[in-house]
Amino acid sequence: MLEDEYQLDYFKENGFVRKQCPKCGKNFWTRNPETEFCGDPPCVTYSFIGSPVFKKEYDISSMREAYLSFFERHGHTRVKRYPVIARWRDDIYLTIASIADFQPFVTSGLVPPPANPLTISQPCIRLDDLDAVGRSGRHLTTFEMMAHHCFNSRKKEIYWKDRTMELCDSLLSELGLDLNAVTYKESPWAGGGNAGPSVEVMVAGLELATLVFMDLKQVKGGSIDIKGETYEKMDNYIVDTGYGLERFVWASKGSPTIYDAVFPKVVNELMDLAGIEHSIEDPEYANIFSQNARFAGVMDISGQANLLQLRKKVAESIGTTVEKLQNIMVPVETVYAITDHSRCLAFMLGDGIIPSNVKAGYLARLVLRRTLRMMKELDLRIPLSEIIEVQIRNFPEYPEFRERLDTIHEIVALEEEKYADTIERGKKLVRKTALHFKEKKKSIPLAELIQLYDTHGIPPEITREVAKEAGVDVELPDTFYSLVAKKHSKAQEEEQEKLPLDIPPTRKLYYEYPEQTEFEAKVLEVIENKIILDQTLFYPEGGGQPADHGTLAVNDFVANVVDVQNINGVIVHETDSDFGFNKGDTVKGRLDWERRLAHMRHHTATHIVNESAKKVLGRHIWQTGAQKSTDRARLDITHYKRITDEEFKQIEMLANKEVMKNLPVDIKWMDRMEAEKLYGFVLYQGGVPPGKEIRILKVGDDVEACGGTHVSNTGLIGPIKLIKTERIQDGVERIEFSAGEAAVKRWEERDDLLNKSAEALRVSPEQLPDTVNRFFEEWKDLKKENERLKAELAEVRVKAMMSEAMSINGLRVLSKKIPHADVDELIKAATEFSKNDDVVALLASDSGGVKLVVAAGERAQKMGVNSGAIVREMSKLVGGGGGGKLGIAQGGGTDAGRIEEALLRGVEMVREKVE
RNA sequence: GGGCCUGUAGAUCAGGGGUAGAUCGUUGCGUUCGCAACGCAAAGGCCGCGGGUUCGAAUCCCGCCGGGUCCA
Repeated sequence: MLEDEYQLDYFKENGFVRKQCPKCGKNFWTRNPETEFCGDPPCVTYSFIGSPVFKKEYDISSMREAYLSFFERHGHTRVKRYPVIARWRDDIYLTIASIADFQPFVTSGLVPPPANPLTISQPCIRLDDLDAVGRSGRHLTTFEMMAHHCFNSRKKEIYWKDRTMELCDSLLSELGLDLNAVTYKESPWAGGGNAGPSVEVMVAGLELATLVFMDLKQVKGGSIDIKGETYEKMDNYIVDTGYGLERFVWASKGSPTIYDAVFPKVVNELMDLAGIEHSIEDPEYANIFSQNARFAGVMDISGQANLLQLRKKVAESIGTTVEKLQNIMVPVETVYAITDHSRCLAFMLGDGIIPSNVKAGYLARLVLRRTLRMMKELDLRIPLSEIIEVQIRNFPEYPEFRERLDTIHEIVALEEEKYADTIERGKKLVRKTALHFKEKKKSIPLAELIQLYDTHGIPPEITREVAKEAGVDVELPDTFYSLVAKKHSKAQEEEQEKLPLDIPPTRKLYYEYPEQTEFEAKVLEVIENKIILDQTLFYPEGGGQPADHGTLAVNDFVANVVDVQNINGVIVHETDSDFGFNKGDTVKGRLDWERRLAHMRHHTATHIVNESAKKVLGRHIWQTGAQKSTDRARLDITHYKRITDEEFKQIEMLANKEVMKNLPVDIKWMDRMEAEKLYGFVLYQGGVPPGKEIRILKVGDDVEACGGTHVSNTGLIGPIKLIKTERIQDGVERIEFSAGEAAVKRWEERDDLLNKSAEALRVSPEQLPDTVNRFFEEWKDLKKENERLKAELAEVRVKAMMSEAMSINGLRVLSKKIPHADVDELIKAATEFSKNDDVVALLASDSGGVKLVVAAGERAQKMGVNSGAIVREMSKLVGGGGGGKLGIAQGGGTDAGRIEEALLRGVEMVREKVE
């Protein structure tokens, strides 16, 4: 379908030929007519290992510099990298490609790019192939995607395919590659709602780069069909290239694995620590790894079965057994993986991800725990944070990470501790589970394994190990993790509300006149009880700020506004009645100003509390959510431990100091790119607003993109009272607070509570803590004293009553009502009686209805006296129920008038049994 | 955002409608010149909090608070 797309002038003018690969059938372009295959594994295997393809060796930073400066020389502007956590996006957590930096607003044409054309080296994280990292020789979780991007529109084209190919050729040639060795493989690309032709740059079996020409967008019923989806041409068309920095370095060195090429220092250091001989200079040793990388390059090694296949092939080729190979490979592969993962963590934590059990934080924890597990396998007894520090010290080009070292150490140490706790707890649980199944002489079933992992986080490998020690087998299939994944059903997507009509965006008077409470407007549309105006003061729900309420009036008709929503720029007012408005009417709107003012106070206060929290707790604090109301607000922030009382007070004090400075609240609209350049992504605390222009709000040191309504000076907020902190998720703290009148009310409520409590105890509020303590202690003492006395009383009663026992067939049977005695007393007395093995005691009391207790001595039990059965029968008579064991039972009911009757029935039952 | 597990003595945990338990630790006594070990004994519990069901709730149900964990 896209065949024409690849017929480039550049190819024709430079003597390229188009060929079809006889193995995979794909088309490719090459300068060398002798080239037979497409150049992509599995059609070919790696040939660069041991024979580098460039004229000299590069390390990461020299290769990066070579690339960026090449494109600078060729008219591109160098752009700073973006964080690995994609804070400007709400659809992905991690930055997975350089183009992700410019989605969605630059690629859609809404916002101009920071430069055009531009070049960048963007660190990316992809966790899709975690299992292959370390083993395949080429997979990494973290890599830098070097790229040049060019954003064209129908009005203005910078350059397109020919120039892109030309640049690629010249870059490779400048690096010293023989251009005959390159094949450009045709490979249509589609992803994330876009598509286009693309070319894979293959050298010596390695895909060095992908050049994507994104010019299609997914449209229902579009004219172009790719893989079952339909697309249309876009007005903007984008050169989206991706050059793998690490692969370029690898190709320049020709080392057996990418890991040895990219971070030789860290690899060697870890090998030493793990006591592994690692000499890639040793030809025999190097051969094993290059064979492994070669074979791994052409096959899918996910899953144990596939891995075993790989091992077999490699073992065959070097003439050894799988077992011997395994012994050599596994520890080295583990070191590779640890090296990779620790670099990944350096980026994650360096860019401010807090490990957690949700969202991006979960991914950080996943990698972190994986790493700890592997370190344990190798018996590496150094803190993980030290390895991460080594990584960070190895990136002089990322000075921002070094500033965060202290926090990173603390976070990782805490995580290590937490994980150790989880495992320790887990092992105990496994032992218990194992014993349970051992008794049944069964192996631990899969369901149990999933349960252990799913709810307690115990990896199945550990379960197996611990169970083995207990002598129990475990069913552990290769596909374990995917089975777990399958168990969790997918969350369904939320559908966005759409307007059926084409209506221009509403003029937002609430931004223009933030202090105004009344306005006039024209009715543009009425849909049942929903009204759309040409302009409005009503703030629609958004940014955690609830919608304004108030009234809309035409002549004498007044309707209450109960909800306001912003649907793609059109403000929709929902009223409590659906008649009285017509298209073209002029309406008078009036805000519920008390409500709005409370919202404004809480909103501005939220910014202040957020900034105060950052100052007190550290710069790793990010807002993950916020909600305001008239009487309180809550702010969710990332933090790796609980906020202490001390910190709580400091945040509160700092926030109030900001209020008392009476700082102006500065609001202005700014160009998005300019604002990002000036302030960075800290702007996006409350989410990412759409559009070219964004509204920037400055309060003291806090700068955020914010669409909410605010007071004009911090002094207008009034007092801020922090109410409490709550840990809503691991790694996320929620701070609740009230501002303005609501804060004063909060204090009053507190005072009331305090005063009422103090009054109840007849003390002053100051004495309350001591007094409460004293009362509690005394209450405990009295309770104990009471227990003791009851026991004593029981003993006395028993002695006094023993003479009243009647004799039934050699048993002493005692039936007695003890007025006002509670259950405890009855039980104590009954137990005392039944210590004599020929005694049966039937006791009753009228406290709180009827209480019954029956106890029988051992000999009585042997003769057939069943306390439980007797109590059940007796209880029925008094309108209740009861039960218990042979020796002791209790019950009760509500009908105190029939106690005597019940006791008689009890005695009768004993008689029936023993006579 | 959606699940699941969990909260009992200072610590680790058992019990899972019918008198709150075990082990370690603590204290006292015995043994010892002293310590360890051992023997005997004791102290130590709002069974997370609040409601509900029940004659009766640590136990069952609901809500809240705390801890853990998996998935997206």
